[in-house]
Amino acid sequence: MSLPLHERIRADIEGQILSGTLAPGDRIPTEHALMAEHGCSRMTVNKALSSLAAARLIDRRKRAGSFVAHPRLHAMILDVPDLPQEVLARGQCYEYRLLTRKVKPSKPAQDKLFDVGPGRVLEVSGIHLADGRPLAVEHRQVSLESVPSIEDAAFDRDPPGTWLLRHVPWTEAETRISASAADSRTAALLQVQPGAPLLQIERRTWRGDDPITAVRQSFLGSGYDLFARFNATESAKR
Amino acid sequence: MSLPLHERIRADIEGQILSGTLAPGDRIPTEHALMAEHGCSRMTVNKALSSLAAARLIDRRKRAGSFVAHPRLHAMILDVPDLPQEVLARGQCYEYRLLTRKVKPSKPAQDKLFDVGPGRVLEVSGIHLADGRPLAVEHRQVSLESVPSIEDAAFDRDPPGTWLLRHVPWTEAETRISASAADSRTAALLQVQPGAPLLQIERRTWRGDDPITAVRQSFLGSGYDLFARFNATESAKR
DNA sequence: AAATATTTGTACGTATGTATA
DNA sequence: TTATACATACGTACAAATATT
Repeated sequence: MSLPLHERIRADIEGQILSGTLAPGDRIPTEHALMAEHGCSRMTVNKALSSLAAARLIDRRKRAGSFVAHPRLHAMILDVPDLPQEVLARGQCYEYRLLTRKVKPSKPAQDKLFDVGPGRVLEVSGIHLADGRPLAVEHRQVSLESVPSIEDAAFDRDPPGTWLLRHVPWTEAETRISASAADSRTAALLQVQPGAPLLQIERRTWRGDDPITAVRQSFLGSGYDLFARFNATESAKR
Repeated sequence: MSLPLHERIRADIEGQILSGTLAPGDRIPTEHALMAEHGCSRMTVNKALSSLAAARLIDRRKRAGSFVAHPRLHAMILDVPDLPQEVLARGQCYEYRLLTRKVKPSKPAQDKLFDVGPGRVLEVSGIHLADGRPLAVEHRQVSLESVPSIEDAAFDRDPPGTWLLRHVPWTEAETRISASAADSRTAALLQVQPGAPLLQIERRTWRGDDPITAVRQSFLGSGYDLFARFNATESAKR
């Protein structure tokens, strides 16, 4: 195989950090020492160390040297699911049922937590079904100022989330995850008893400063899990 | 201010991508073109483009050139909270109450979903309280093979999560988030009615191949939200 | 308090290797 | 096959920050 030299150097040090041979706070050899050790130029060592610094495995301070970073506040990658894909991946049959779809005119003030700006807004509600059984209800608003082309989409078959995923890249997003008891209307839509536990996901996304969409999805507690897997060393490589 | 040149070049291109001036699939000027445009060396241009590639904003292909990446499957950074910090940040008073603490001897087979390996295991259960009111119950197992030093910690005041956060870096983690109804035991501990909605977080972490800990936290649905904020351009800088 | 030495940061120019349209 | 464009690596130089003297 034979990795590039700077990656081998990186892997070498990374291994020592992850195995505990180098503990948090320990000093990494200087670039000069490493270039002697590996018989290479400083640029090459620098690339390896820069990469480790970018991955936040080490801290670098001028004059002082490079040190194994103290374990950072834990963070994980949470995939923002495309529901049709998720359901199909589980071997189930996916279906979307549109409930309501309307264009709301500009309004000065709106619900604080569910606001996609002052302009015209497309409001879509629907149900996601897996194997014919309700999985989640979704209420979504999309800014027609930011995404005018979405007004042509019907959403009688595909959910708006899938359309947005394919057409509009976002740069910023906020997600709130909580558990709540089903109110009577939601319970009826999901065909469960009122009070049944729901996993609720609220998300707002922006492109730069322009709001794109705000969505609230209420999942059947018994039918859906969010799952995240994170590998600290794969996250910020290269 | 005056950023380093390679960061200015990066910011320049990044701005064009995020604003839509450069759309997914569009070609970025070659390194040679950019080095002429900015009047700098290829190394400098290369550093800027490599950084964009690491952030997955562009794809680089030999001979073909560099292209604006198609929006990847959306992912968000989910902070794994340190509960004491979170609660204090909300201006509430945090308290931890130990329920049980025992060392379990090696057992050949264990619960599949809640398993930290074959060796000796520390098992700790406790309640997190905010302003004196129950917020979550936690059941945790820690591998004493991987983290022998934790046997000396009492956990009568600080939760094991905080201890682990400070002492043991992890490299891999899995998190599962779901909503469920409180069983009678948990309901009693949290002082709610059985059947109340709970936000349940299950997490297992490893250091390399060694399991470190497995934890199940059940949060009062009404008292806790998980919150994630993600900025596509801040995520993989440098 | 100031000077010095050390270490990282940035950037230059050059050279060669490698994948591929 | 060939030319292109990125990938890796060399060596050098100077700047910036900061521990130590």
